[in-house]
Amino acid sequence: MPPRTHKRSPLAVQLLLLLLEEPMHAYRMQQLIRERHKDTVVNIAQRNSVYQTLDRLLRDGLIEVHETEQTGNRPRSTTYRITDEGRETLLSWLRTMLSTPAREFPEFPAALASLPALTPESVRELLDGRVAKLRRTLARMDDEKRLTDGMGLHRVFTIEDEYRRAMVEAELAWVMAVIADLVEGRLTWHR
Amino acid sequence: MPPRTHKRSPLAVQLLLLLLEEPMHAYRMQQLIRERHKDTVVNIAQRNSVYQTLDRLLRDGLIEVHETEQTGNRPRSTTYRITDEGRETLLSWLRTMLSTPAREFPEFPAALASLPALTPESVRELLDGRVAKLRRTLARMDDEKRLTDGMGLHRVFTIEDEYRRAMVEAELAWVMAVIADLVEGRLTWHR
DNA sequence: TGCCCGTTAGTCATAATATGACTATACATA
DNA sequence: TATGTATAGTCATATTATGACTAACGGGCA
Repeated sequence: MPPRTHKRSPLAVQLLLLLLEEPMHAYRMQQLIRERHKDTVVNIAQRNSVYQTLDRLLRDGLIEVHETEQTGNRPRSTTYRITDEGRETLLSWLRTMLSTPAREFPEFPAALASLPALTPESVRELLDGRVAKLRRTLARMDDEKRLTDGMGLHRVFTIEDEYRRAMVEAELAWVMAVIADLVEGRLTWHR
Repeated sequence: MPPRTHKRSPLAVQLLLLLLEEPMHAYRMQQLIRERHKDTVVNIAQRNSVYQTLDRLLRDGLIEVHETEQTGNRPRSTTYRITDEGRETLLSWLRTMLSTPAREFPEFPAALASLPALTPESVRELLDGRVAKLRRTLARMDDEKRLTDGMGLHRVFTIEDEYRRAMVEAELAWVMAVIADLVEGRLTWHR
């Protein structure tokens, strides 16, 4: 018996959000996600997940088939439409996602918990590499921002980029502080 | 054909790390993860994942069976041991996890990308709730730290907590700034 | 003394997500 | 005319998440 509360995921939210605008088919959703740079917040690198997630939303009644078109002789494409339950579920998901920090398990803290398995010297080198990559990420984000600013896009449509930038910056500052501790011997260990 | 490079995950890393100390069985790994508070960086709430991940590590030759004991008439338990390939793989995983930021997809940025579907007023209320929870999280983390400090545990064994605290603090500051923008009308939209 | 409950130790089954390989049409262009 | 690229999607497998279930042991209490 599947749980009454449908499972939420970043991708499911994004798909419902697009269908809130108008009915569309899977491939178009991928296009829009990429065009609007939302592929930084939902994973569509593996585009199959889009089809799988749509299947699930359909099965759970959050979306329904709008029509199945066959333009000319091109591969048939199914357009979907959001249902009332889908609308309600989306809003309920958004409310908890905004108000309640989720328990997530990113890689970096797990790696930090493993420092004793490495030497302080090698950790220092590895973190140097991370600092360089974080700096490049910040530069890329700033370039992007200059572009979207130039297009006059309203801030609310890129607010998640501001958040991600703040997090990258905080991580960078933290890593640099740890490197300083390593260099000056305030943090060390054997093995 | 499975890819040559075994798939890494926070849990797999943590399990190999424990087996680096000494051979042990699945349940003991869970106990140690909880005792050492590493259940903040790896997900063992669903303890079945431990068995599934061990199966995978075994199949991939990163660990091997040490012995199968049957103390008295209690349920048999299999103790595992890390292999040389496991040791190498662990170190290789840690190197990339420390030096290279991963592309991950947490919930909050995905929710932020959906703000246009809500009203500025409701967003403000929801983010107020988040601020309260983030504050409580910080307080809990600080309590924990006082405890471990009192136990004289070396800093390298809790460094991941420092990182997580820094991230929570950065998120809190960012959310509060956004709330201020909402309140003072610097960020608004229709619908 | 007998029973229940928590701890120890793990299995079975299903859902969801990640990942890669594959099919097939239409259109542009070298 | 051949070839690549964009469109639109399916099939298959691996991994992770989640919940239900089995079973033995030891301690406490009615």
